Formats: sequence, structure tokens, C-alpha cells
Amino acid sequence: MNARDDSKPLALPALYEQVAERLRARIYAHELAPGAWIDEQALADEFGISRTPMREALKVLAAEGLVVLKPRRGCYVAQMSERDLDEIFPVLALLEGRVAEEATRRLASADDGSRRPANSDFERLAALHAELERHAAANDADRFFEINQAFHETLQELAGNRWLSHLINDIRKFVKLTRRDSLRLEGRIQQSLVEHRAILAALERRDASAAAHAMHDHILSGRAALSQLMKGS
Amino acid sequence: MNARDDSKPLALPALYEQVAERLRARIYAHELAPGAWIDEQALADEFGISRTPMREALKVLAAEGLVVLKPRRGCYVAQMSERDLDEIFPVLALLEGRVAEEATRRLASADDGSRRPANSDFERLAALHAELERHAAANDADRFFEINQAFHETLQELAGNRWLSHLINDIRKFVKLTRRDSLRLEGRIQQSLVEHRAILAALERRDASAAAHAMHDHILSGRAALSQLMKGS
DNA sequence: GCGGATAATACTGTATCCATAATTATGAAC
DNA sequence: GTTCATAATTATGGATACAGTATTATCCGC
Repeated sequence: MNARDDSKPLALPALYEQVAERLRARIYAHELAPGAWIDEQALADEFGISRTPMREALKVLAAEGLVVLKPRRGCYVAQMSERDLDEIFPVLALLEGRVAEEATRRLASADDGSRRPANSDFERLAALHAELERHAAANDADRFFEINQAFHETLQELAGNRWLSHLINDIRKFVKLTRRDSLRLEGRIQQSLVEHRAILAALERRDASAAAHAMHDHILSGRAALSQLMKGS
Repeated sequence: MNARDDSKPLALPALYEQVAERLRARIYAHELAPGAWIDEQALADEFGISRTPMREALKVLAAEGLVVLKPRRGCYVAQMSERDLDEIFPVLALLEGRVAEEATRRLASADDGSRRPANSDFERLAALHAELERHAAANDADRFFEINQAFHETLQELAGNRWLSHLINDIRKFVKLTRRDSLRLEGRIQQSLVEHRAILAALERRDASAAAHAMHDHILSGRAALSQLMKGS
């Protein structure tokens, strides 16, 4: 999150950024497995670039926590410990709860305040939720998670705190390391859906406190689901 | 914060890390002023290194938000906007409040639970606070801020959530951009001291909720102080 | 046969070099 | 005199080459 980022929408991303994005995708897909060593030269060759932008990209990923740089030893894909999960999720719940709270307040103040299209923001959220219901019914996990992310992002946008969003995104980048595992959870989607309904209901009632609590519990519920999984495997 | 970082304590930091650290110091000291262009070549020459580690260091600082990388335009020191302050401090207050809350709980559970030296952790905090009182009396702003930081770090350590600490540290890295300004605030030290007393009192009473609130207000008070300053200048 | 030491190999980390793009200065035209 | 266009300069971004260190394998000694 840059303090000054009001540059023109053009300005294509630098090569190292593109490389970082491709690496993230591979890590999330577990094509680069947690704990695996990253062969700079091999990957650079594969991408058709030199080691320089590859190394710069790895520095960025290291700052994000997706990889671990061991001096003179090379670069390894990060792996989450149980302790990491125990520490991250409560914080994420705290932050996401605040987002829900702020977003609800914005909805409420938009109700009586401005003259703009009556609660169009809420309609957007409701539409996304409806999509969630559909994908859940179709048992389409990938689409569900995609729309789920869109829902949370829309809420963040509504809350209007870029730094809050920034921190959440940083955390989520790391949590995504378990995305593959999360997708394997049968029943989690239904549970998630129930929780989302509670969030949406609180939003509709403009009950900021309830929205915050519902979101908070929703996040912690996600962590509990991961616990189940790890215990089983 | 690395998921796997249990490497040997040796392994000296890579050159780019050292460079990043030196750059941070210069930025905080406003030797590299907010908004200023960073001349890679000149700085590399000055440090007696090549541009490669310098560029890698800048990538790291960019990830931290301390500098802004404009493609094909170079690197500029970040500058905080009023909006940044308005968005950051409430989040920081939220997180630091949680730290105080958790730390207090740890103190409380250590009281009846374990057999170890009776509330030695609290004594450490009390000792740091006593130092704060001394430096405040001597009007030694630099030392005050140093010990203040130590106090907050000790509290984080006590809270025992590495990710919570990690996020706070990330934010503080950025907030430090205004450190020079904060130091110029006459009267802020006395105010800060009063708030610290409230925090310490809550800790002593093992009142987690009060500690959280006191810390929360303490952080927001810091932001209010910066407001005053900006209005004046 | 096993353990330690040494040498070879391979990868990280740093430096140098080249190309491309952006900015600025200079000159010409209106 | 001002503005626009073009050229030159300068810095960024990327590639390649080199050095240093860690790891591993092999050989010698016990």
C-alpha cells in the first residue's frame, strides 16, 4: 500500500512483479510445495528470463512471507505451522470483524445521509451472496471461494480503510498457502454459507456490532475447519 | 515473519539486508526526506557496493511501504498523507489493544497457574515504566521513545502472538516516517506518560479489558497529537 | 570397514555491462 | 517570445559473468 500511488492507470507492471505473481500462483497451487527448495536458475530458464528479476521477485515474496530466504542456502517455500494458524486467525478475525463493523456503519450512514441510489452497495453484497448460494448448491468449490473472496473484498471497499484492507490482504496471501487444504473440506462450504447468511442479515439490519461478531466467528470457524482437517490427515 | 526460521543464530545477514537497514535509518532520520528521489548509483557508490544489492534492498523497502517504486521512473521515499494517518491509527489501536489484552491475560494465568518467579514479567514492565518516568522528568525525548518502544515490545512478547507482533511492527515501520515530527511535540511526552500509567495500572489489576481500552486510547491519542502538529505547521 | 579430511561441484551473492525508455534541453517555426 | 518537435543525456531494468562458500562425494588413513 503506497502513500503516493496516484500514478496513471497505465505503466505496465515491472518484470519482477509479473514473475512474483506467477510464483505466487505456483505456490498456491502447490506446484511449488511447502518446504520445497526453489531453483532460481531453473525457474528463470523456464520463464525465459535471467536470474536478476527472479531474485528480485523472490525478495518480494520473502517480504510477504510466502518464501523463506536462507543466507547462502537459497530460497524455500514457506510452510505454515499449527502455531501460525493459531496466531493468525484470531488476528484476521479481529480485522475482518472491524471491516464488517465499518462497512455496516457506512451502509447505515448512506441510508439517511446521501441522496444516491438507495442502498445500492447492499444490493451488490446481496447479489454476491446469492451467487454464493448458487455455487454452493452446485457444489462448485472453486467458484464458491472466488465469489467468497469478492464478497470480502467488496466489504473491505465499503469499509473504506485502505490500510485495514492492506493488512488483511497481507495475511490472506499467507493463509492462501492452505487454500488447497481448505478446498478439500467437505461440509465446510455449507457451514460457511450459514455464517455468510448471518453476516448478510446483520448488514441488512444495519447492526454493526452483530455484523462484526458474525464475521469474527466466521473467520474463526474457518480456522476450526482447518483443525479438523489436520487432525484427520 | 517466517514460518520456518529455526536456523542457527549465526549466518550473518545478506548484504542487501544490511543495506536495507541503513536505508531505513536514513529514511527515519529524514536524511532521505519524504518524497525525495533515491539515486541508486550515488547511494551504492557511497556504500561501496554495486547497484544489485542496492536494488534488492529497495525492493524490500518498497514491500514495507517505506519507498515507492515507479516503473521506469525510479524510487522515491514514501510520504504519509493525512488519510494514511486516519486509516492507520485506528487499526494500530485495535491491534495494540489486543496485545495489551492478551498480555494481561497471560499475567493473570501466570499468577495462579505456574510456579515460576512471581509476576517477574510484570516487574519487567514496571521497571521499564519507571525508566519512562525518569526520562520524561529529564525531558529526554530520544530516550523516552526508545524505552517506550521497549515497553510495547515487551508487552508484545508477553502476549505471545508472533503474527500480531509482526503486523504491528509492519505498521510501526511506516508510522516511524513521522517520528521526527512526533519528537517535536512539546507536552506529548507528559500526556503519553499519563496514559502509560493507566495501562500499567490495568496490568497490575490484571484487568484485561481495561488494559485493552487504555492501550487503544493511548494509540489514538498519539494520532490526535500528530493532528495538532500538522494543523500548526 | 568406518570415519574424517580434502577436493570438486554447484549454487548463492555481487559486480559489470548493455539496452531501452524517459526526461530535459536545444533549436526551429509560427 | 512561446510552443512544439527532435535529439541527447541519464537512469532504470535486465542479462551475463565472476567470486566465494557450502555441500557432497571420494579417497586415504586408521
